[in-house]
Amino acid sequence: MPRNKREVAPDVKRAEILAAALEAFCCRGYEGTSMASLAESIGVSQNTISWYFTNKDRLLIALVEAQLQVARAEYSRLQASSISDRLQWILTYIQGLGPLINIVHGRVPASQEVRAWHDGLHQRILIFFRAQLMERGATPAQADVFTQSALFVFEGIVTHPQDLVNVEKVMYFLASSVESALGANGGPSDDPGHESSSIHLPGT
Amino acid sequence: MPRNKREVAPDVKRAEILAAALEAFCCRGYEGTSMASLAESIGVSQNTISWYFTNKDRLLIALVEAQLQVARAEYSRLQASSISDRLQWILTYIQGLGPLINIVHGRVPASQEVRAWHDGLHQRILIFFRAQLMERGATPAQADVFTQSALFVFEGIVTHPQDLVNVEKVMYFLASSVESALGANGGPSDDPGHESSSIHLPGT
DNA sequence: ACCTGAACACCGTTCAAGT
DNA sequence: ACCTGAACACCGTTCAAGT
Repeated sequence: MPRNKREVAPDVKRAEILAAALEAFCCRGYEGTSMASLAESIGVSQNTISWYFTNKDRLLIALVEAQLQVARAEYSRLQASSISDRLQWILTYIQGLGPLINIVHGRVPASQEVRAWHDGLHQRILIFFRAQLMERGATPAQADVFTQSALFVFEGIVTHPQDLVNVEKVMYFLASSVESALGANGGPSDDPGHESSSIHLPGT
Repeated sequence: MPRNKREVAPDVKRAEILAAALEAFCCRGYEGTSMASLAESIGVSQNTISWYFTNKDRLLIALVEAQLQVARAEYSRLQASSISDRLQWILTYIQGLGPLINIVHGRVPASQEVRAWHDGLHQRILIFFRAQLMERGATPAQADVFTQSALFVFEGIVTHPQDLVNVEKVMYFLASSVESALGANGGPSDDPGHESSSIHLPGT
């Protein structure tokens, strides 16, 4: 009886590995779960995981990517919501993904593969937010500062889950600052050179 | 000729190890520097480091603690400066320590020893900032939100050094928000029993 | 108390071989 | 293409022994 014959479809096994890795990484951490124990928990050889994901860091990236795909689908349904509602959704969502994001951050200094992926994602989120804010009437300068501030705060939320009591206040502070600033604009400016933003900054 | 006789005073050797570890951790990262290579670079046995610092994580903690001591001495000379000047100092200082702080964050998920130390430090900084802000006339509620916001932003700065172009803007946004809010207070409140703060902090 | 050299258990990755 | 079992080089920590 050939033991190394495939009994399930490759993508099913791939999903199995991802599910087991998600569970393990979140419960026991990245360094806390060895490839050997992970393989054993699924019932495959250690090298099978290597075959599907090449190495541990790529397994991590694939894992987070899969989670992000689910999140994107959900977020796209909030197109019509207010900025604070969207911030609220992102807040809850980020908290759910917090442990995973933390693991990614933990690998950024050690693995340039993870770092490259993380930086790319970060950049994409930044551009996306910026575009959303400008659609809603923010000046370019406002959009820069607000997206950056929001991202920094999100980082803080993720890395310091113990401070969750303060999160709502900080978020409210941020959201109301942004919304009042946007309200004061009177409408989207079509004079990009004008310094109507209350924040005076060097040009981008 | 006895090779394991101590030639230099213990605290000198301790400092030697710390200096070599600082250099190595910053250049090659935490996981990138093995205890073996670190020991070799100093010219001692691998176990000598273990004897002084017990394990790698405690070595890291001792390292950061030493750097913090230097920073504290410098900061204490800024008592009379404005809030934005102090934020500016902290900004520059944090950027210098950035790589080290990143390493600490990277170890937080894996090592509960590092996590406990980090959380303690974080709490102390929070309480310290809060007190400083209230001395300058912030209400308890304001102090809570502002210190938390500032800490989140600092986290963001440290974890995303690639966004340094935007840092000054975000800092200015933060500092001016805080200062204008403080200016609007008219004076410090002397009613500590009032429940304007929803955060109950244990004393130091 | 301070330090060495050797051993230990473990890790992620790779290799040769099977189907 | 998919998968195994064994080997590989490395890691941080520990142990017995020296001074």
